[in-house]
Parts: sequence; structure tokens; C-alpha cells
Amino acid sequence: MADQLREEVLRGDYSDPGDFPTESVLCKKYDVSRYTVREALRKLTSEGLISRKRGSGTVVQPATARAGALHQPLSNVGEILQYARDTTISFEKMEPQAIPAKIAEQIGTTHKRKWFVFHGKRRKAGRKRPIAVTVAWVNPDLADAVKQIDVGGATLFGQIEEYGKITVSRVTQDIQAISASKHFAKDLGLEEGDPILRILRCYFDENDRMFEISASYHPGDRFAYSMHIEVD
Amino acid sequence: MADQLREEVLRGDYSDPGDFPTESVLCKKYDVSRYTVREALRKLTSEGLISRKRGSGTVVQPATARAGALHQPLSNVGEILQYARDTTISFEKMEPQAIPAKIAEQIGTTHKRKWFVFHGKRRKAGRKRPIAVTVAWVNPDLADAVKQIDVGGATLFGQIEEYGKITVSRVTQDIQAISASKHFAKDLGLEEGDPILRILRCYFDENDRMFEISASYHPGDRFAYSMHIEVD
DNA sequence: CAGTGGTCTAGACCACCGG
DNA sequence: CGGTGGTCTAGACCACTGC
Repeated sequence: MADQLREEVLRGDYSDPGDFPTESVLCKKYDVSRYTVREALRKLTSEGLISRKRGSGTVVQPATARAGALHQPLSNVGEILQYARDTTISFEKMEPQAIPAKIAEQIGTTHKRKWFVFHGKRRKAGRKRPIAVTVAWVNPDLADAVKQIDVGGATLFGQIEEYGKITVSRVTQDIQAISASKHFAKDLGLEEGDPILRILRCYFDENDRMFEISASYHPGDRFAYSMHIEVD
Repeated sequence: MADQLREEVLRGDYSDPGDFPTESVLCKKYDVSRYTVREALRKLTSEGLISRKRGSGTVVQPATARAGALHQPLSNVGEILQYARDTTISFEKMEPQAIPAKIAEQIGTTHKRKWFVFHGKRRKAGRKRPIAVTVAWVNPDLADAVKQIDVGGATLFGQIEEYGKITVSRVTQDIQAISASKHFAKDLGLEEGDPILRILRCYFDENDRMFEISASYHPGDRFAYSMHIEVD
């Protein structure tokens, strides 16, 4: 139900203020209890699609004109996919390697085996330089899934979910400002030493197995990571 | 109830795995319905304090050995306060000024009036250099509350909430990597040009009025912004 | 298998908002 | 004042876990 409602909202069905149905209307429309309706609306609220006010009702959140730099709104994993909307990413499969010590230390992992490695570049239509570069490591348990990965296509973790028949259930992120190494500077069209935003993500499946680690590097001057927090 | 349970968890009451009470036990202990228990546990889950698994039960999330850098776990505004636990912040009240163009542009505001300005330094016991510096602007509507602010004390937005009789209802954040200016480099003990993580926050009250803007600057090498995302 | 958390129904009272 | 969403009770069935 949340999915269907989300589609309707994104399609703009309730774009006029006051258009959004009340809880009781939704109960009747979908023939479910109020609990179920509220559960669905809770999801949409946490995604920032709607906002609700006691006594007034529910309104669709205006797609606020994102000023200035490239933004990456992100409050749940669903939105990670949205990020890919007007950009494309392509990967290159590299030789398997162990998780580099610097990364392993930061996320506190002790894996010793060699993981599958992918190098990715995210591009925006009409720009020559990539807007971000990514290094991703995939758990060696998932060899079968890795064989089927299409390096030109969708997100890595999405494909792993599909081919590996697993579901991402949590993601951790560490965001840090670092200095561009010669290598990353060249890729991103920066000077060595320029600020770079590094986002280090760990993806866990439903059994709490870490199945992917990704490190993406964004030019500091062209990228801001945006998020919103609702307070209960 | 969530608050009380959170205290117990942080105090370490349920540190052994298998110690955490089941839903039915909590129902009896607090004499509330299962809905209420689940609502409280939902909060703690979203804060990353506990994790739950159908059939197995609820376990307190291990305070994973945070390697190296200073971390700032943050998934809701409540946790912004926690950040202050082993650190202290002190402010200095400056002359009112209009929001600088660079900031105003990024957050897309058109306020023209002069806002109250505070400069803050966050320190950790036993370190001479501040671990972060902050610049905060407070909405000129809140002159009465600003008069009562204790610059040596708690968080700015917390005091504004109290004295201004308002409640923060949402926060937006923009996280960006920037290059240290001469001024910030000196304050943080860095070289000019070193990477800095800037977190730009806008605080909104229950009427969606932006009542505070804050920009905090963290040394790139000593600070990582950590967060976790649960997928439903 | 018994017990866990996930989901759901069908009621209820409340604080708050608008007309 | 009636209707909104916020909170809550008291049940129920289910999938999944561990023994």
C-alpha cells in the first residue's frame, strides 16, 4: 500500500494542497484498518514525501527547488536509488583483493579473504568529468551473483540483491572530508589536496552479513550531502 | 517510556546478550499495551540502540569499537544532544548581521533582516585545540529568548527551545567538504587548505519557521559523521 | 514445538485545527 | 464545533527462530 501511495504522490496525483486524502478516506479506499494506513503514511513521512499536522491534515511536501550544488537527498535506502535518476554509473571489475587496512580499520571489520572489487564512475549527462568515483568491495560468498553483474547498468547493491537473492536491511555510513590524492584528483578534475567528501557505506543483509562495502568520493565544491530529520 | 528505556540501555542494564526483555515482559512491567511497547522500541531501533529479529528477540546493539576518529552518531535530533556528552561547547555572542550570501544561497532563504550571531567552540576534556567550531544565526523574532541564553552552557537550539517556548520539529542538514580558510585553520590547529567537514543545519519549529541556522566545521582527519539507515 | 517479533483489526480518547 | 492526526487498548494471526 505504501508503494502504491508513493507512486501516486510522485505522479503528482495530490499536488494541490488539500488534495491528500484523510486517514479515514484511505481506510475505506483500500479497505484496511487505520493502523495499516498509518503505517504506510509513516513511511512516506519518513521519506519526506508528505507532512502531517494534527487537526489540519496531510499535505504533499513541495519539491523544494534545490538551490546551487548537486544535492543528494537521502534518508533511507530507497532514496539511494533516486540519486541515480539523472546520472549514470558504470563499473569496471578489478582483481579481487583484501579490504585495505585503512578501510577495514575504520569500519572495524576483520575479514581476511579477498573480496570482489569494482571501480565505478558516476557521470551526469553532458559533463565530461565524472561527478563522483566509487570503489566497491563485494563479499566473496556471493561469487555466483557477482558473475551475473552487468557493469554498465544499475546500482551494484541492487544487482547483488537481485542475483544473490538477498535484501539489504541496514546501511551504515561514515562521511568524512579528506584531501584529494593525485589519483582521485585526476579522475575528478581537481588539484591534488583539494577537499573531497568521502562516503563510506556498509551494506548488511537480513542476516546481518556485510555483503558490500563502498567508498565514494565527491568533489567538495560541487557536492553537498543533504538530509532531513523529522522529530517525533 | 522510550526515554526511561533508553536510559536503562545506555546505563548498560541489558549489556549481556539475551538480557533484553521481550515485548510481553515489557507490557507487564510498564503495564501498557503491546502497541505502546512497540512504539518505544521502534524509537530505540531507529536510534540504533537495539536491533530486533523475529523469532530471536531484541538485543542491545554493541557499542562497536569506533576505530580512530571521533564519531558523531546521529539519526535524530535527540542524538544531537548526546553528542555533547563528553564534550563541552561555549559560545560568544557577536554583533547581529544578515545571513551571509554564501550561506543564504545554499539554503535558499531570502531573509534580509539581521540575525543574532554566535560563535562557538566545542572542546573535549584534556585537549587544547577545539575539536570543532560553529557559527550560528538565530532568528531576530526571538530577541526575548536570546537575552536569556547562557553562552557557557547547553546547546544553543536547546536553550532557544526552552526560553522561546518553541519545539524543533525538523532539521535539514547539508554536509560538504571544504578547504580550510586561514581563520578556521588557526582555530582548529590545521594548515590552510586542509580538508574540513562543514555541516550546515537549519532548525525549524512546529510552525515551520526557520529559527536557527548553524554551520559547524570539523577537521577532516579527526572527524567522521556516522549514521545508519534501517530499511523497512 | 513454544515463543519471538511483524502485521493487522476494531474499537477508543485526546489535543489540536479550521470554520 | 466537527474533523484531523496522535496515541492507546485488547485482542488476533502469521513467519520465523531456537530448542
